Amino acid sequence: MIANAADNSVMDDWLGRNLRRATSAVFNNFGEEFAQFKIRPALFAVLTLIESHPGSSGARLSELLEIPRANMVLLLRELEQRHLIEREPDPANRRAHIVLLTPQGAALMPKLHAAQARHNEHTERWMTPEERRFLIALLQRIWRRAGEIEPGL
Amino acid sequence: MIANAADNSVMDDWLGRNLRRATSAVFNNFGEEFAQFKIRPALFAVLTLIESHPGSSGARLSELLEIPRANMVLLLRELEQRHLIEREPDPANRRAHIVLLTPQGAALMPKLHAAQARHNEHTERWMTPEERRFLIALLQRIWRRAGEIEPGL
DNA sequence: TATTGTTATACTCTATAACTATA
DNA sequence: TATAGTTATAGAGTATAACAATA
Repeated sequence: MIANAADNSVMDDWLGRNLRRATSAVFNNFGEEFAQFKIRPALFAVLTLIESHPGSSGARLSELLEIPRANMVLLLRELEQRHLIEREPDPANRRAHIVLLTPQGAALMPKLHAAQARHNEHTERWMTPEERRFLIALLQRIWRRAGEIEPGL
Repeated sequence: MIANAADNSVMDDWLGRNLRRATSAVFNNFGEEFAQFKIRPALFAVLTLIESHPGSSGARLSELLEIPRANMVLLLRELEQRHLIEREPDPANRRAHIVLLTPQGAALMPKLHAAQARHNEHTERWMTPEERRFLIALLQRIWRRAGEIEPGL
């Protein structure tokens, strides 16, 4: 009865639970930092991708982000309605659109990158560069392994 | 144009994105391993909690799992309808219920723990014990820091 | 036949407000 | 006033099927 929420020591060793809670904590801080811009993680990823790959098609962007095309459509529509991106017909392929940042969108990017820097500072301040590299490397091994055939025993 | 999905090197350094993808990979494997039992991660956590804290109330379980009470209600209802748990009125507190595993639920637990062992083997086989400890410690620092007041600068 | 954009849909997780009965 | 269980609801993320226009 005196037990508190910290006595579930077994579950605190579960990798999946620790991953989920860490993800939630990081995304919550992202939300606080980006709330003033009404930009969610997925929107920031798409904007950053368009900034570094201007003129890509929606299908190409969905490949790069590794999300279904149908979901990219929703994100691009939202960004277009907010006048942060524009879609032009691609003269070389009349099925496709060319996606670009509007001047408004381009002007917003430096503010978003600054918010990201504050977000990183908040969530990573207590990590050494070595710890961060090690953490990222382990996380990448986890999700990259998942797409592979059964690893050799 | 020759670029593939692996050329988004900048985003591959984002902590939040790596956390989300690693979480997704681990939970996808969990889903494959537990599909035969139709048990999702949240259901497994609740069953494990009831096993280690038999007779707790729903409110107590939601505290231990750190999820809203309203969500615990849905999980307990599902488990009760599947005859894996039972809820009795608490004679000492007529607002509360006592939650227990049914014989069926208790009989299922060893199979679930075996599935968890296979799941862990699959997702952690390539990690050394030291790497795993370090990873868990870093993840816990991330979600524990999030609940704290602003750390001293 | 395959690709692009799109609509519709569905499922899960997470979170909050508000009600009731009990304390 | 506070707690336990509950209902209803809403938002976001994720995923698939299917269609029209185009290649």
